[in-house]
Amino acid sequence: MAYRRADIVATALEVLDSYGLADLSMRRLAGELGLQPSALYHHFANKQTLLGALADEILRRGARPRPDGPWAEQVTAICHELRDAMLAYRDGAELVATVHAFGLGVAAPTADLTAAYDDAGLPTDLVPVAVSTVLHFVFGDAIQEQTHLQASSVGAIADQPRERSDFERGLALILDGIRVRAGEPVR
Amino acid sequence: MAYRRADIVATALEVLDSYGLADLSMRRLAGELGLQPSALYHHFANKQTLLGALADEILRRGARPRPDGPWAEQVTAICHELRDAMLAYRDGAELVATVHAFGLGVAAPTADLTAAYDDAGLPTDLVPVAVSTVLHFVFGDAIQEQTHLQASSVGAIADQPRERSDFERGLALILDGIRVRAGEPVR
DNA sequence: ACCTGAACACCGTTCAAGT
DNA sequence: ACCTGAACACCGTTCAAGT
Repeated sequence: MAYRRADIVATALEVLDSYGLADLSMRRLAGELGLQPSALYHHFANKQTLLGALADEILRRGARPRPDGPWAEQVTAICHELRDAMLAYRDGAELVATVHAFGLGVAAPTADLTAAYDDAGLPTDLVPVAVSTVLHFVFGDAIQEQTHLQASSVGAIADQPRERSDFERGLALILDGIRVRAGEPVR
Repeated sequence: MAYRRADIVATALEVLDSYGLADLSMRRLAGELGLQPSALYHHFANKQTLLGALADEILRRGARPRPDGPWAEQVTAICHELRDAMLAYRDGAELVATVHAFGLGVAAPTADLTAAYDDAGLPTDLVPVAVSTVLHFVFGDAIQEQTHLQASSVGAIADQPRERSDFERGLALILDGIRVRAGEPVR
């Protein structure tokens, strides 16, 4: 039944949030479920696939209703939603970014961003570039944020306290660049 | 002697380039050097530190003389150098990005980018944001590029062949955004 | 369909002991 | 200073066998 698979994903997310990505092993997860490690392979082909399902679930749980408006507001809303969804779980950003690099997940944000840029009147061949650029930024920023959160919670490094508005400002920078290409006024 | 440490780094880079980051284990590296795994811990505190040294060496080997010119050309040159350095080794981008997320390495590009932006007449509080934004983009783009190279060399996925000029175009987008903030004309 | 038990081929790291 | 040998506490994955 499909509910077994959902149980595994839910428990895996608990392990992730409590112990971190490094400690999320197939053996540990199986133990938490009261199963032998080999039983997991009846539901997922391998660990990578399981991590893909975790990433999808993290994004699904972070989904928010999206008010409509001009393309730049759409893009901003999508990026905030994606970022907040990843930050809601320990090592969530690293997990989602890794899974994405592997070719899985992040289909929904990609489709949503593409639709928003299509409304901006960008040259069509620039749309994929704009999508990638903004996704790289969101991932990079979220990973950095999450690494610092953890490092400081462990009592390690204490370099710059990191402006909490850096995300907004970096995103605004990129959006200005896109406005230039879209032929919109920027100042 | 310091030359032993350099030998280990050099051999580790060979292993990385031949077998990839996943197969670069302390045990395998020791085997390649004709040593017991425990011997490596006389030269590096742990694997993370060793990976940090690898990242530094990859960037060092990719260093190029930098012609001077306006800040945007400086930034473009630094980004190309960083990208090319990472792409020169298998999984180089993933390695450098991971090490950076952990708080090690990438000090040189960060300092160089900061210096370039200081010349741009950006508000000083925007300089770190501009540095982070462009670094996130370069890492994200390089990881994506390298993942696709490998996936296609293994004969896997064949989605969009990926424009080889996407890097230039994404970078140009971000630079336009920075120009807006620097009060420079963009069109 | 779902799971157990056992095995295979690995990991990073520590530490006493050797030279 | 640099290394060996042995151990500790783990990994992901496969596969025959059970219900």
